Amino acid sequence: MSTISQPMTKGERTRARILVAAEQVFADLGFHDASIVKITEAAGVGQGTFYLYFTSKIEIFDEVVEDLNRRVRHAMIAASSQATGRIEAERAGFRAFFEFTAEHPALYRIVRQAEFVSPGALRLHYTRIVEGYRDGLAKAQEAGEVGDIDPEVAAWALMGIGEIVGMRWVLWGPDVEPGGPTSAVPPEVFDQAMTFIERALAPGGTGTGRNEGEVRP
Amino acid sequence: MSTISQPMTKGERTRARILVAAEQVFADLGFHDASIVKITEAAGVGQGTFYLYFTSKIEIFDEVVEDLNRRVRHAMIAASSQATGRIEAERAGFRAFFEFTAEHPALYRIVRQAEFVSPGALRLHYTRIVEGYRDGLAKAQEAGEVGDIDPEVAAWALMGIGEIVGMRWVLWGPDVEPGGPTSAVPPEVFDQAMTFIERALAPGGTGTGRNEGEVRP
Amino acid sequence: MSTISQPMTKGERTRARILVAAEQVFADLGFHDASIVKITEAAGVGQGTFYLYFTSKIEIFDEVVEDLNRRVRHAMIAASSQATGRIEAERAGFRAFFEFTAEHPALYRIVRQAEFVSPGALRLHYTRIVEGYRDGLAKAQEAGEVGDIDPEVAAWALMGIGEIVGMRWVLWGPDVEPGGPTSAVPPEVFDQAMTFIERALAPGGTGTGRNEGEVRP
Amino acid sequence: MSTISQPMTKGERTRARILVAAEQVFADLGFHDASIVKITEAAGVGQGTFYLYFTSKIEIFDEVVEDLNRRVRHAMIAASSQATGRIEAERAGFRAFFEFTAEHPALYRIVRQAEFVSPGALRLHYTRIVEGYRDGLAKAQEAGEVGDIDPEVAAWALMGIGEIVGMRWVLWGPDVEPGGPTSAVPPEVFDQAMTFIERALAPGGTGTGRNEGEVRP
DNA sequence: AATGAATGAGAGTTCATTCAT
DNA sequence: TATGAATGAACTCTCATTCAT
Repeated sequence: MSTISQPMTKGERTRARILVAAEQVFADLGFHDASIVKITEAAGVGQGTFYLYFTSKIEIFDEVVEDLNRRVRHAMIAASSQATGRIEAERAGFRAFFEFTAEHPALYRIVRQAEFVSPGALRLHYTRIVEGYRDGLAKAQEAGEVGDIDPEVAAWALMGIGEIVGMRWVLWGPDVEPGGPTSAVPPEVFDQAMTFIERALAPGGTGTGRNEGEVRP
Repeated sequence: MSTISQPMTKGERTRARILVAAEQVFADLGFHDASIVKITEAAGVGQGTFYLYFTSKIEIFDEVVEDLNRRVRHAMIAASSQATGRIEAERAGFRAFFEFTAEHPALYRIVRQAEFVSPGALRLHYTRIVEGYRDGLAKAQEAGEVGDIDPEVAAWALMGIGEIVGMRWVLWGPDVEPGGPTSAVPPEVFDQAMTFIERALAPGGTGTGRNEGEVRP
Repeated sequence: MSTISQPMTKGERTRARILVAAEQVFADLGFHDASIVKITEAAGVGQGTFYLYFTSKIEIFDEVVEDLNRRVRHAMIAASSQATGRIEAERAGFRAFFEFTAEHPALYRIVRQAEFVSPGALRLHYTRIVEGYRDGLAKAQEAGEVGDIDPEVAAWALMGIGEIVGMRWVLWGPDVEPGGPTSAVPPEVFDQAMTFIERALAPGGTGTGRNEGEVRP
Repeated sequence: MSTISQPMTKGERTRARILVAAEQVFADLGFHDASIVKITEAAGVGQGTFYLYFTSKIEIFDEVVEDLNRRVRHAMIAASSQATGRIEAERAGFRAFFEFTAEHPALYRIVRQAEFVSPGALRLHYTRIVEGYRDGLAKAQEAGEVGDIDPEVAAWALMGIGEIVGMRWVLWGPDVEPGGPTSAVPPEVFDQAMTFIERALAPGGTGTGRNEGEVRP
């Protein structure tokens, strides 16, 4: 699990600086208003230097998306693996997701742009996270901890909940004021969202769930 | 309930043609790659004509978003109101949502762009739909048909599920191939998603769900 | 001298309204920022109506210039002809010039634009006024009231003085503040300008004037 | 007095080329008909290059006006300072003014546009030249070489004479034919104009001039 | 490895003019 | 006589990308 980090060469450091600057500029301005000039200025390098390390604006965008994706999954896995019990792991992973996005609002803002900029990057991003959910759910299901539901669909549902709640509470803040400051998901919202999810996944239901709720004397 | 539609004047017809063309072009190309030239060509009018009816590219974008929002909510309400029983109404509304987006993939593609293009339009879109969910859930809760959960959070969860499932199955099609043709949500996916939702909302659980899951004697 | 004015037809009234509106809009906005739409709106007529009476934007500009020129010359002649004595007539004419431009700052603003818009109109404007000066000076010279100087050159000098003093004090106001309100030429400035002119024109000098001033023991 | 001129960098040369081209194009076509495309074509550079050195069309216009103003004042001061005697200096300065405008008809054509394009530049241009006249007149007055007249008003009168005579004879040529070739002010016209001015400024008259003129016993 | 001057296609927008009504 | 919807050429300005240094 541990990676031995070699000392970076000068070139690698320059490249890394550009990548970090790009994430920031993309997050602040969006893909289209982020210009190469702004990115290179933020990175403190010359314009031409950009093309020494990246072949195009789209390429660096893809790389930023990939980098964010890697980091959010890492955070989720790390949080999950420290928890005891599957449900706890699930909660921890979800919380890590929100925390990550609260610290890196770029995630939402960048990802949502990707639809037209780089559909492939967008799909890869979602698919990778969903695969994590799906595999976890499938395992939990085998252990009887999750009810009878298609793990794929359930995993996408989780993804959707995570994304929209993040957008609503992290990006928009407590009030739906445009340009409001980003903040964390309030604890009571997090709890309610988890309740929603846990009820949906709770074992015991084998039918549609529609009638079940009512038949529980 | 029926509205008498006056015959359109020539100007109104031109305006409508531009609006329809814009929806199509925005959906195909995204906001930034959609140019006024492309929109007016698609509408079969001159460039200058555009500015007779809209003051800017962003204005027509807002109007397209608003128009789609009005139509999707109309479709959902219409479907809901024909159903018997609250749960049926809920299912019907959700199905209408997917059907609408299958026929108007523009909805997703356009709305997701709005984050940077017109944040106000984006929020209005989500908020309006969520308000519909929330009010319906609150009413159902009073009637004892929905469990003890914050209707606001639950409504956003529904919105997230609807959006991501729509994106995944309507826009991407059965396979996650970029550029694949849009299609409807497969029935089994729809059923699974509804099961997920209905379990989450089912009455009977008054706790967090967390403890319930653990109470497996 | 008196013209019997026929009652205007409806068309003539419309035309006149457009002309008045054009003078105002040209004066406020300049030739290029004055659009046909703005002129017709100010006149309270439709866009197309404009082309019923004028063939182009330049044509109406020429007509506005010609109209102003006619009116300023009329005012100058009227003032001159009421004065007793040539010098008094000259002063009265000059004063009328400043008064007209104080009331119609459009004169300056429009005329100075004409250089590129309609050189012919510009030359006609200056030439007509200068001819008036020149003929008056020539007559006064014959009467021994004006010194030995070429009336043509002197007339142009008068024109230049009138224009620049008008620009400086009428358009810019007492202080050289951009956008200051137009005002009349202050009496002391008018007196000084007239003194300048009257000394220049005073009879008695037959040489260059250069030495004369000094040789007057 | 001599300035060591550093060799220009490549960028400075490009900028200078654009500035020269702009002066020419503005002079030929006027501000509004001068497009960035025409300017950059005349300069032999790409369109985008323009915006590397100037932020807008109006900015380069201001710079052209300022540049011309600096050069004409320089020419006038240089000519004046080589003359012996105040009156000679005055004549030399005026002659330099006409010579400059004969060689750079752009001066008139550009300056007269500025009223609507850049009022600030226009005022600066006139004010700077007038200040030179005024200070010279005030000094000459103290030395008893100029009569009792407000130097400010007299300076503006000189400015007006210089401008209109320049326009009439330099821009329009000997005949008042539109589009005629520019030429120098004919010597006899120059002499007459100087006579006019020198009489106006000659010492000896302390009254208004009005009474003097009348005192012809 | 690094630079930044240079490019030109393409963007959104304006407006004098026409013409069917 | 009067209208105003429609046009499209032309405008100013931006920016991803190249390349000589």
